[in-house]
Amino acid sequence: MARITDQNKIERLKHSTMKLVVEHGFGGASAALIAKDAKVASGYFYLHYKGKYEMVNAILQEVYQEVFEKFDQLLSEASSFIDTLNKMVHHFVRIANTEPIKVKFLYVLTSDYSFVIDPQIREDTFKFISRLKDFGRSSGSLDEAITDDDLYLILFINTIQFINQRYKNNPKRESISEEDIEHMLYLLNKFIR
Amino acid sequence: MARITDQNKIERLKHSTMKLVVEHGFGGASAALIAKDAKVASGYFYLHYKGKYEMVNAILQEVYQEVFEKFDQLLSEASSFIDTLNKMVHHFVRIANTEPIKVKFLYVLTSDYSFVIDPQIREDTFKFISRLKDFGRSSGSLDEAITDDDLYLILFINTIQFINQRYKNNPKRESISEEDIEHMLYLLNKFIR
DNA sequence: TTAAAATGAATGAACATTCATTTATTAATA
DNA sequence: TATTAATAAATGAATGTTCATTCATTTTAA
Repeated sequence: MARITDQNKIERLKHSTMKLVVEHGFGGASAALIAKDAKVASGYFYLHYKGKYEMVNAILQEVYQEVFEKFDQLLSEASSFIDTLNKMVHHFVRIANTEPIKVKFLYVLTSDYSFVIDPQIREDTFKFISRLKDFGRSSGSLDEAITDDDLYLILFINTIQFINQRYKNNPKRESISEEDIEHMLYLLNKFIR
Repeated sequence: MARITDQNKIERLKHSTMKLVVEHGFGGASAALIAKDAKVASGYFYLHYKGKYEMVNAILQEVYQEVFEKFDQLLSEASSFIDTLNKMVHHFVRIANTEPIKVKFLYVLTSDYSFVIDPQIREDTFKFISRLKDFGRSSGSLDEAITDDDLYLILFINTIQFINQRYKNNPKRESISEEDIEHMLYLLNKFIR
């Protein structure tokens, strides 16, 4: 046998990728800059990924998975629809406060025509949204007029946009407060009625 | 005297810039590709702008101006707050249906950390938002808990996101229907209460 | 010892930007 | 009216840089 892949190196690579995609956009984040930032050889990531596009999509998949795994869990052990939404938003904000780069990364990539999100990710997301909608409907807590797309937009996109608006308004201290969460939930509750 | 600047050439350049920023993101839209797409010499836009960043910001300013000039007008001759919002959304959709590239361009650039929107544009936008909020408040049509940031997010960002979600779901026929508008307004009305 | 991990120099393509040259237009002149 | 001079618009070849990607070589740990 021989050496084992240095996982720390992979982690550095992932973090630098997110950082540079946020700072320069998907198209502006070059392999050279990412490698330099991660303190890794310039050709390093080709050993693990076919190219920049695949790497970014793999990282995105992990971030999505992290988010939706918890969401799935919250939904399966849910008491009420409203309570589930509350917990989802709290979870999202927790990620935002511990690893803001992840939420910025989602923000940048979800509003990009040049970057096509893996169809599997999209499918999983909308499967979840559909389950959530059914739960809301069956418990009479969700306005019948609200579609899957609406729910995705309001719950997922809006939350990402809200958090990033806070980041942009307040580049110094990036933490999202409990008051902010309350406010987000207040707005969210109006929507679902 | 000599030649006059060919305005058609400038228009082609602007259109190609929007198109390529949408297709490849701000960082991925190269000067070479833009010039080629516009059928203009590679060094052409340096005669009119200092560089890509300035050019994109100038075009963005024009798009914003077009939107907010109409919004200003609607607000100054407004009958009711709700009616004004309706007309604003209709105007936005009209732009989306005649020149979808403009709304896609806004979509791409408003969710980008690499591209810093001119402070003047931001200031003008929030001046307008503030006026609109005052109108809503004074006529008792706007929830007191809604801040300027909320209104910006809900009215402006949400509308852009909604329209682009339609584009992405339906890449063939890109038109936003009257039903879509009704639905958007339905959701909007819930927000402002 | 050995085999996989990791490196980084090397490649050619694409990049942003410059500017000497060419082209088109108008006003002055014949 | 036809010709020419003047001048600004527009071009695109040329520059040096950075890009994505490859792979022969070196490093490291089992």
